[in-house]
Amino acid sequence: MLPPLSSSFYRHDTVSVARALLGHLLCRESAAGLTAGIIVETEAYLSRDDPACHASCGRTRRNAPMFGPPGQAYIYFIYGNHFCFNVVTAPAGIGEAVLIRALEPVDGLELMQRRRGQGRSVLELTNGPGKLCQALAIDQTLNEHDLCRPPLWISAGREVEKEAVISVPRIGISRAVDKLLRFYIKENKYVSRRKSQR
DNA sequence: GGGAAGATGTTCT
DNA sequence: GAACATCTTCCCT
Repeated sequence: MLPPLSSSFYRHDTVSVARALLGHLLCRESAAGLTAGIIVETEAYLSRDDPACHASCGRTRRNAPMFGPPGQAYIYFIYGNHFCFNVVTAPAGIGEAVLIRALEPVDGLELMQRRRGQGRSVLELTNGPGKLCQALAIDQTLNEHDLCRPPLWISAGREVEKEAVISVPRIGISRAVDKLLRFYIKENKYVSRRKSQR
C-alpha cells in the first residue's frame, strides 16, 4: 500500500487543500478488495461568508465532524439515497471541509462496477459525489475516520500543474452560487458534468 | 446530449 | 414539514 499523506497536509487553508488534493489517490480497502482512484474534482466549503457550508449556521450534531481534527472524514446522507464524502481541513474548531466530487478509477474497477450495477461504463463509476461513495463502499460507518490510515486513506499521486486546474462555481447548491470554489483537472474525462441547478 | 421530475430518508426548525 | 453539497429515468430535440 502506498503511504498515506500525513495529517499536516490537511491543516492548511481549505482552498489550498482543495486544489492540492487534485491528482492524489483516494484508497479504500474492504473485505471484497481494494478500490482506488485519482481525485479529479473537489469543492471547498468555508466557515466564513459561505452560507452554502453546512457549518455556516454553527455546530449541530450532523456537522460536528467538520469542527474536528483536520484529515478526518465528514460523511453525510443526502436525498434519501446517497452519501457525500468530505475531507476536514484547517485547524480543528474552524468548521471547513473539501467535498470530493469525482475520481478517475485506478484500482479495483471490477469491484466498482459490481457495486454500481451491471452494464455501467467506466466513465460512470465515480464521476459524482454519490457515485464514488457507492463505488468505494463509503458510508456512515466511516464518518470521522482518520484518513491517514486504512481502511480509507489518501496517498500521494501524480503532480498536477497549476495551469491544468480550473476554478468554477459549485454545483447543486442554492446559496453562494457565484463563488468559484469548485476545482477540477482540465479536460479530465471523469469530472462530473452537470450544470448548476436551483 | 440536455431538461424535467421523482425517489428516498435524515436532520433541523 | 421543509430542505437537501444527488442520481436515474424518461422524453424531447
